[in-house]
Amino acid sequence: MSPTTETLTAERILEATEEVLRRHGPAKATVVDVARALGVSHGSVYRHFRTKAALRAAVTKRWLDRMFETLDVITADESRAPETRLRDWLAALFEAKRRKAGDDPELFATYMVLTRESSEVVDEHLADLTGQLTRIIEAGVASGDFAALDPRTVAVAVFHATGRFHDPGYSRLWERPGAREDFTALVDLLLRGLRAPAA
Amino acid sequence: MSPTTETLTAERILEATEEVLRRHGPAKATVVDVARALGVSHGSVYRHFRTKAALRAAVTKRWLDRMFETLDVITADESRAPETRLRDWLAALFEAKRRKAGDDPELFATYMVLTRESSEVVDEHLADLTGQLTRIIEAGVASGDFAALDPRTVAVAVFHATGRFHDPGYSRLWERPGAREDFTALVDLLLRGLRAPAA
DNA sequence: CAGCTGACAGATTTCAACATCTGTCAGCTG
DNA sequence: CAGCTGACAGATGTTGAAATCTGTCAGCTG
Repeated sequence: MSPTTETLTAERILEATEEVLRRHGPAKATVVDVARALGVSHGSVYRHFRTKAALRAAVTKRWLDRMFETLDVITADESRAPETRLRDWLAALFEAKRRKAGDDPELFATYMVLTRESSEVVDEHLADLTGQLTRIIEAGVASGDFAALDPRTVAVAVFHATGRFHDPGYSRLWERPGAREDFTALVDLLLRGLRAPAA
Repeated sequence: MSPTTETLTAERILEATEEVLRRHGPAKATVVDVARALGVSHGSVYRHFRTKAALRAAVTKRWLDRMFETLDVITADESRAPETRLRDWLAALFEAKRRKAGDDPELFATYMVLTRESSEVVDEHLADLTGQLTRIIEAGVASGDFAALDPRTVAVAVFHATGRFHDPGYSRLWERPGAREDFTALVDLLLRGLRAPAA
């Protein structure tokens, strides 16, 4: 590694910040640490990000965007039945959050800090996710698989209903024994509610 | 008031503790404060409650039991349709928690402390509530209004699904503009899922 | 002269001495 | 002698001074 040879870009700063966060956690990670990791003065970091909060938000945004991409693959696969897509989408969301919480506890903690600050980045992420849900439900309404309810309203309701399995505040419950069964039971009930009355 | 004339009972200690908690909040309230309020030494309080945590738990239990009683009236009213009872029960739960969070912020904060400690008192409370839900759903299954699903499983699913509207972790969202509509949309969806397919 | 540096003011965090609290218990009191 | 007291040890919380951090900016450098 030759950190001082390349020009300092926002991208390189984000990379370094993620590393520092992973090592120290959101409570201990400082802008000075990030600058040290890059071999520059902390003033240079402030040239690319106006505040520490903005830097933290940018790291989290990247991290959430990667999750969004994963789920978008399921959302966009119009070859499969809406019901299957919805099931898979919810399961993938649960699984993704669960893995993040386990594999990257410090970055996950950063995300939780942002959630509590009710940051714009998290609000956007949640809007993006309900947007994907809305698309799947629209497809189901169009195909006649789902009842003719307002897709956006139902999407929000489904998202709220499954909060226990994607909201970071519940992360400590995700590794408990019955979690998977509870999740399935809940999704089954929601799908019963979504399905159109017998053809 | 003549606090030193009556004998010291668990009940009187709980009363005083509730008052101290209301005034100082869970972070500042001490056993010494409670003893002072009663005009006794703190050693006497330990005669009735083995630890501070036990005292806090007992106060919260009383508080939660009152909520349980309120909801039990709805649960037990077998003259009304299961669907109506379920709607009213969920609305009453939401309303009760919302009022507690607003009117008694310090006692509510105490309850949140216990929730985070995942205390036995809270676990019991949650079990009691899902028990009530189970009874209502059993009634609905028996009357043919609800589909023949396992009542306990469905009760747990409904309880999890509505967490956003009764879990203290979400209390800061309960006074937001759209909360009531979001709640109604969610309950509507759940009831669609519960209803038996057309007679 | 664009981009970086490093000194700086004010905000925040750390740390250690000090104060208060929790939980126990021997002995006092009614 | 049942029930209460108050002194006590160890745990926890408070406080304020010192250290560190955030965010700015005048000036250096390639």
